[in-house]
Amino acid sequence: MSDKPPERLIIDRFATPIGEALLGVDEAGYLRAFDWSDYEPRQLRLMVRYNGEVPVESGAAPAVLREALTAYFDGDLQAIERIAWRTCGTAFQLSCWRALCDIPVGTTASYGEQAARIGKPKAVRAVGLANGANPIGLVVPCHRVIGANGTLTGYGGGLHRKRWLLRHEGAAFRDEPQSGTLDL
Amino acid sequence: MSDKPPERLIIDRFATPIGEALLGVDEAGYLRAFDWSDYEPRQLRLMVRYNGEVPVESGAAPAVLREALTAYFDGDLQAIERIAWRTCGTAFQLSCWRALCDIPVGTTASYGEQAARIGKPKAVRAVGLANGANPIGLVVPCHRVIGANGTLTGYGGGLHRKRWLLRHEGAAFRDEPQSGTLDL
DNA sequence: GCGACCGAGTCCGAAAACCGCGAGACAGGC
DNA sequence: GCCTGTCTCGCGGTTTTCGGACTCGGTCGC
Repeated sequence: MSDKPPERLIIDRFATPIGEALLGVDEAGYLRAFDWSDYEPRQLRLMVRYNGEVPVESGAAPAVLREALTAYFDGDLQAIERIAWRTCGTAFQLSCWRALCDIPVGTTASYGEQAARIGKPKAVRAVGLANGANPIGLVVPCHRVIGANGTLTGYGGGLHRKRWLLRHEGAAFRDEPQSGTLDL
Repeated sequence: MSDKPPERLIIDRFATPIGEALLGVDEAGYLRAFDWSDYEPRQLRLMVRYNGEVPVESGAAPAVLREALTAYFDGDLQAIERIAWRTCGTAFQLSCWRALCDIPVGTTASYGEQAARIGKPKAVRAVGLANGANPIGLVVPCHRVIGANGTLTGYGGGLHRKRWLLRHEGAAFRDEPQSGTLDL
């Protein structure tokens, strides 16, 4: 855990083309949590894990944050890179998450590439685990990591969102005929 | 042993959603014993231990006492706090039992917290022992003490009753999948 | 009284289980 | 052959589970 947990958290909600998102913002205006609201229980768990038992209240996120998100969904893909985020995590997790932010918009990386990038070429599954534990979805773009064979593999927010985001960013990937079953 | 034992005891029976209870009341109307009647032999032992070899006769408990119990089981959770009780015990036991009454309805405490509260932070197991010797179950709420990890650990009246009571009071605890075996 | 023994516990370290993977081996279908 | 899908195993950080050790009053026997 580097970085101290915040004193309190403000929760805001934000509508996107792929469902409502929950934003967690600290008193300094840093984004501390981002998740899709159909996974609210999980996000609450993660928030507790990474921010401690801080008081949580609902309120409005900073305008600059909401504007950046709006811009991103409107097609200004770089916009989310301007969002200031901060979180706690193990050294390994933080290195994974930082590496995620180095994947340029419109491109993808494999779990193996990401592992190599943080200097642990064989820690592939561990990378997948850390990505799944990413508390700041979208802004820390774990959706840009796909399998070595180009398939989507997994995404905590549901594969349909991963697919949508990558298409929105214009990235190439192998689009399996999505089976009729729901992906959760 | 503080508090003098009574001259004689009246035994009454009281039906609850989780089985019949035995009430022991002294000549002044104080509740001296509360236990579940499937543990009648134990309660008789405890009554002798804490009240001496007093004459015991069956009879009716004061209406106000029965009403308070009825109210509690009907959802007026504070009702049992109005019940006047009294018992003998070692100084350590009495301090334990008094501490129990400080745990608010709807919440729990761990054995360690209870031990700290009576000024002997390391006497955890002794606290468990004293709680188990509590002659006035329910009213002296030993069911509100659970393990440090949130599990129920033990209860003289059977874990299923502890579980029921805590749920009835709306308290949070870790509900293990209760094994198929009976808990005694 | 004194001492051995016993818990309705708790902490801590070790071990195992868990995974949002990837590479290699194999079996089919063309 | 070549390309695919399936299976098996090794990988490493994290989380959970498990068991042992430690504790400290009360109880019981002397």
